[in-house]
Amino acid sequence: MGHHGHGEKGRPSKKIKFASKEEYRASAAADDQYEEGGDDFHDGEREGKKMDFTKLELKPDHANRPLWACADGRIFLETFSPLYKQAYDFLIAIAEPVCRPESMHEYNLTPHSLYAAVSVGLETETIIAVLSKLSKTKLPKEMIDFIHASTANYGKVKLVLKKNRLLADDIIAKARISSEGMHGNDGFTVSKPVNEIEGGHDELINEVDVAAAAEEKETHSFEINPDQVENVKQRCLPNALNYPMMEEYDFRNDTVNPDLDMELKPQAQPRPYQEKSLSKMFGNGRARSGIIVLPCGAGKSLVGVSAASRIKKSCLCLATNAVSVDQWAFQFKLWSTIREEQICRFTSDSKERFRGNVGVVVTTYNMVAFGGKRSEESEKIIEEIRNREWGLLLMDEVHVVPAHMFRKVISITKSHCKLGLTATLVREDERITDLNFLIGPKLYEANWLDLVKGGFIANVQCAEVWCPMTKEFFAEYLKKENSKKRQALYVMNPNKFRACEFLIRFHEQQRGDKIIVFADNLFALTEYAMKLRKPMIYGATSHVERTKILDAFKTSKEVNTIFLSKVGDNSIDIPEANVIIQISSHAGSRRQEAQRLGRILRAKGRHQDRMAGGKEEYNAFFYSLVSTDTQEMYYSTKRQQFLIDQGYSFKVITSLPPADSGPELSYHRLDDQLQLLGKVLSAGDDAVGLEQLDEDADDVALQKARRYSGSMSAMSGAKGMVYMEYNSGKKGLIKSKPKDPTKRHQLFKKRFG
DNA sequence: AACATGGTAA
DNA sequence: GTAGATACCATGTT
Repeated sequence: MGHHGHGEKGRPSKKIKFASKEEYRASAAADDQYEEGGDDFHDGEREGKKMDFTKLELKPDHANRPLWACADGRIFLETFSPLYKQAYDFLIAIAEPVCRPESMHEYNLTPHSLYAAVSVGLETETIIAVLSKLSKTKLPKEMIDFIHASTANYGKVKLVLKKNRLLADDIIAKARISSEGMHGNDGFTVSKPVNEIEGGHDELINEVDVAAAAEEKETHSFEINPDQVENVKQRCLPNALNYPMMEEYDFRNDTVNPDLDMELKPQAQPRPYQEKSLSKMFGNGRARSGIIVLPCGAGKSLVGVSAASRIKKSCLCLATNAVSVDQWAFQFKLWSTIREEQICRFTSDSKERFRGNVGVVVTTYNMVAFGGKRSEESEKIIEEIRNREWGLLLMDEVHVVPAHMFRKVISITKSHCKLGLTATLVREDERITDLNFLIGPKLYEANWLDLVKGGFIANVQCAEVWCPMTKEFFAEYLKKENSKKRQALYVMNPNKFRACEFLIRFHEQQRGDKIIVFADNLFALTEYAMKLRKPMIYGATSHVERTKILDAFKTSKEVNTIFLSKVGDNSIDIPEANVIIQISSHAGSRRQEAQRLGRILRAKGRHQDRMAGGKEEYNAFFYSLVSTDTQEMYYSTKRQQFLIDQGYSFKVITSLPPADSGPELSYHRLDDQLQLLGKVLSAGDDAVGLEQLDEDADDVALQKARRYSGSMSAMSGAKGMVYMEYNSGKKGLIKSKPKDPTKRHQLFKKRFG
């Protein structure tokens, strides 16, 4: 078990990795030989050594139980257990999925995840009882305490919108305050009687107030300044006051706001997982605020329309761009019986007036948050949006909301219930957790592989194609300091081009597939597309041209491949392609990778017989072309992390194009390759222009260059490590981010130091 | 065409 | 080591 817990350079390693089921079982069996937990259970970690799992006390029938529960809040689930399905449904409700490969899932119990659990109606004792039943070992005391501490205060503070005024309402049922930790930080010193905090004051609710209210066992209502709601909610969250606010909308008893006459059409039949996510939202007859995570192509819009149809009040639907606005308006008309005049779009192009006293408005985050001067007509509509009391605020691509400008929409608009939808709840910054107080807890997250098994999304073969640099290109690559030129070189690597050309031919001719080629780099995009005589779309492509190309791609038998820049990531409605080839991408963006994969998940119906004969067949393909021994290797691994966390595995292909392919592919002759090299080099110069000048003499430039090469060598060290890890056959068991102990929640920190 | 904004970092 | 500045390509507004 070479990789079982040896941290590099004595760094504490808390990973558990098992290469196979057998190895994992062997380890479990080994654990069995030890007796008695003992007090020194966590000493290992405190002293910077690996976590010691050998002293967990196993229950006699542990083999029948699917869970491992660790004292630090992590939970491992064996997916081959007969109890997997029940255990999975339960875990997804109470814990955060970290990594879900084929045979073992890792989850993390966090204050937020437990908050989400109680907010969908699970009770503390139920959580502990079920966990305990499913666990192979006696539940660690730390975990039980943690669950108690995290769930105790839920529902004591309620946020309600009444007659356009926001009221915070603390309802104290049984006030059992764990005063420990409450007064731990002294961020607020002023103690104001609760009833004095009213609209207009911009003081935050503070911990003393809440605690006082709780101890008096009374119900207090006080108005909150709308500007401060965000802060108040944040203060109430588990990592601060630990009085998570409950936001539920009792829409059936809302007599103030008019009803909207809208039903789901009979042909709108939600699939089981869509039904399930809706049941999390409407579990107790009211509408809870929160987030639902479904992969692209799994039918997020039906979930959104269904939610609006149940609430039957005015609904404000926000999307990221105009294309998306059109799609949402279309989806509303497609799935529901809403009347034409009750739904309107509000974008720069179409300013449909809001008519009547109830309806659905679809617009963009930008329109609502826009701070500049508006046209007269816009001004009128936005006033209407600001002043109305919305039953539902439906937020598409909700992962964008934490951004500085976009989060304003939450306080600008007044809504009883907020539903966020996204496929990829990740950002490269840390602000994704802000959604917990901006909107609410994650109500449901689907497991991609389960949806694949159910036939709801395509079964994708993911592959990373390793293209060795040609001798000449690599020589130039090593010479260059400038990262832009280096990029130009490895993107334009002739071997990569040939691999791309080969794949396009193979899929067009052998399988009759529809192919999208993504290239972030505009230079590469144009070169590839021109050389291969394929249509391309990028930012500057006119609207008319775009529709023309997409139409041809959709209908014509002649046009089976299109080249797209980053525009394809968001604002293009892409037809039914089922193959993606990436030649260059945006650094380590996990979301871009996932989003691009999402473009082909919808592709079904072509190979419906794929399960025939018991052997599953791929009906979609996702290739990343990577020039070996360049920085691309590092970034591609990082990019893939999200998909790997979802359980996808990437196959490595090293021999493309096949050795026997010759002149039928481009750049067969060295002459052609050198000509391309010349083009790349001069184009690179054009692109960097001025920078090339100071590269020679200037002291500053030299310093810059030195610092740069220093960081590059650090990079190559990192690259080596990633490469090893990737290649050592533990696909899918790479843990995304080893949890930094300093970032652990205070409730755990207290116990682990 | 000019300006503001997002997300990511090569 | 990291926060801030900056660049890039995208979108949206007027």
